[in-house]
Amino acid sequence: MRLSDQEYNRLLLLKKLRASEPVARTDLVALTGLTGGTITAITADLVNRGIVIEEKVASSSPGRPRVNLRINPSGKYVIGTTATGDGHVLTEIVNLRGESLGVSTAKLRTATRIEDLAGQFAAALDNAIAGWELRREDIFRIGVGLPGIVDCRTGIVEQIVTYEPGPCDFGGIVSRALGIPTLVDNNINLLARAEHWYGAGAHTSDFTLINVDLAIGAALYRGGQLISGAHGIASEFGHTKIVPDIGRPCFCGGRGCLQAYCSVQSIIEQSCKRLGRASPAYDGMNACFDGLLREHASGEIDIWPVLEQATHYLGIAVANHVTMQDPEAVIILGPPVAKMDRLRTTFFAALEQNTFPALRRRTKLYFKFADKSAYARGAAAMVLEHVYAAS
Amino acid sequence: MRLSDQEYNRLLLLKKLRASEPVARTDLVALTGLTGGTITAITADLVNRGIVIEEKVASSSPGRPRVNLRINPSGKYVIGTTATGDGHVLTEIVNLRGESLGVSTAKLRTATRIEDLAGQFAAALDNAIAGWELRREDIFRIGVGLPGIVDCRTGIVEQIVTYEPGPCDFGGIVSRALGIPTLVDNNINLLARAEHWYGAGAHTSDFTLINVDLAIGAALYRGGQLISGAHGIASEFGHTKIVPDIGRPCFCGGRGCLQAYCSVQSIIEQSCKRLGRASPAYDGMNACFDGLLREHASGEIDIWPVLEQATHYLGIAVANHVTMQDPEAVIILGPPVAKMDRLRTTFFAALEQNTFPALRRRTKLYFKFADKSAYARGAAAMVLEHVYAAS
DNA sequence: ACTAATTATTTTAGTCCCTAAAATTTTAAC
DNA sequence: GTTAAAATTTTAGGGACTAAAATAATTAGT
Repeated sequence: MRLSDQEYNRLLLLKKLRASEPVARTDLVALTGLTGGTITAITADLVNRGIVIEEKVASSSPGRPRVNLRINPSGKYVIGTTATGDGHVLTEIVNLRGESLGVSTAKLRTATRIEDLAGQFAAALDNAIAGWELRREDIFRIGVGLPGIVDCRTGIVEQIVTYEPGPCDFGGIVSRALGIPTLVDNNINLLARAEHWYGAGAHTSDFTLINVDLAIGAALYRGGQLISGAHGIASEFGHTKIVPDIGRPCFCGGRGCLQAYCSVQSIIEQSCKRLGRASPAYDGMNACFDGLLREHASGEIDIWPVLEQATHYLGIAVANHVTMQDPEAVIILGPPVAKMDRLRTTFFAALEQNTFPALRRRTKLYFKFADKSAYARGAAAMVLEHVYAAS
Repeated sequence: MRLSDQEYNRLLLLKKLRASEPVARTDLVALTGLTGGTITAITADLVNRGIVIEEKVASSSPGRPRVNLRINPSGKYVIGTTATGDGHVLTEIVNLRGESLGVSTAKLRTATRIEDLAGQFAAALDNAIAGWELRREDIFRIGVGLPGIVDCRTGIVEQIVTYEPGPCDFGGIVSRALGIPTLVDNNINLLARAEHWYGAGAHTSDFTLINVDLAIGAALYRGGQLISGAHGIASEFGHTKIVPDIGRPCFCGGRGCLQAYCSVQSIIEQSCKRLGRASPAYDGMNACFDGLLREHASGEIDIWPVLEQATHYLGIAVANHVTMQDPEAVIILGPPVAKMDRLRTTFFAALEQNTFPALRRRTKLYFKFADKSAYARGAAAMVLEHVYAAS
């Protein structure tokens, strides 16, 4: 849905405020292009709602002193919750500035129905809230991130891998169970929202986020809005084919998916095969990967060929994306590439060689380590975006 | 630039009017969701400007008869002009309904400066106008399509292959030479605009257009607006890598570009090599291709392997695009795939096999033959879009 | 021919959200 | 205290929309 001019302006103001806080109304005039009167009206509403607080500033120059505005760090808490790759629910409480105030983890029972998963989320949330000794009223919103196809406007989940297909009113189930308004989105979208609102590239409104974890996911911000495609299917970057026809088979049934070379799971599988070891069970993946990297670093084993091939293909895939889409920036989250200089070299060589010449070196690239709190920050970002947004 | 609510509503109304013409104001109320008063105001302006005309309808039912509205078929002419792949300027006059009223072609001299090219365009336009015995006042706008990097808001050209890099105020040069306001855009963007305003998928506002010609180009409509990337570089679909590292070399300097397999030029080169013939000169390409297809159809030669490989890779590239972007529709223009059933089968097999399962068969696909008038229709579409649009 | 019914369009009054500019507030410096 | 300066708020006004009343233009019935 298109935002009305009013919604657009309010969201613009909130984003500028968040990105430059603490900031006075005068600055917001310059930052947003709106006039003082409008700033007064919109900020009055935000202060009223408790989303923004005023903060007196001691002034040293003549003139009425500025009143700084900040996102309220204590009044409105958001609980962000996600399913991790290895079968846990990660629950974290943050304020609207994205600062963590507590974390809690619970194990997920295997289930086949999404409704059941929603129930487990509700239980985990209930426990976490009890553990933090919070009253329901202190919690402004709950934000859930799921590895599947979600309509973030309705909170309805269409599909999650290994579960029976939906639709399932996930948001409704959690919300009713706890009596707290709940928003739901794809988990990679949450990471992108976190970057957009709280990241170093906070000023970027046209970027692609790529998350390299056990699986590979991507999300697209364009014109300051998350886009999710005609069928709501978040960009399945990991299943674009990088070695068509003859490549490694992927669990999606295809061959030569980027995922099959470059996801942490695939790197583990390839490494284990190379070393003649058995692949670990699903919930031992993360530990196994850390172990492999340690052994590799100490020289006990050599998995350079696997890491380099993964990185090389990631570079090509990003090059293809840049060539087709010309985003302002690409943010890559995940351990393998970010960690080692040698892999960075490999990545940039592949990127440069395979990007359309006119676009080479023009796209901004950021590497970041994965950070578990990012999901909760993304939840807070989603809440802020929903203060006004139509979508 | 974001459209204001007003611009958005006016453009919405114009698009709905165009897509359903002839149409009465009452229908526009339903089509746009605006109220009658607003429709009256906006259409009054359009009629005033001569873009829309009223048309009495004899009614057979009780009640005040509806007054149909149409895009003016005769008052406002647009000249669309493009450089064809084989070194000609194609100039065509159309009305705002996209109907052709005359065509003219001129040969281009080789040049190295874009300013020189602009001069040749101006001369060709001047000749064409004289030939059609038109007065300058009859021509509403000129629309130019160029195979390069163009900022359609300013008419400034940054880059055209084989020419010295810009910037060059192409629009300004043509406009001053002829005394007629001139808009400039990338030529594939014009094809996309033509589809959006006049195509069978006219109701689609989120689609990708892929043009398979001597070269391969693409354009992206999202949310009813053409998007052109952070650096204005129209989607270089043809230079995404389909056989990375080991594929055929491409003129861009890379290897394994889709272009190197699937563009008409590459199909010719591969076919000639296979047949032990010499490749034709650049301006004989189109004729050569027609010849090859004829010989192939009659059984004199067999270029199935080349055609099938090209089609197979096109299918994979489209699958990757769909997997990453989830567009509502993909429109493919160009002779090879569209023409032969056997190739369609090949294409759909590759598409289906390489699309992320949840997206299979959900994206609408249209094949169309290339049509030279499409550029001029695109020019008319650009003019309509600029009646209100900020970009 | 006249009236009633019906439908399309236009007009009117009012609202919302913005801008521009004047007014007010609050401070430092003298 | 008074003045100058800067930040913020208030006020007046405008543009574009909506809702609803008014008007226009027709057919059908008598």
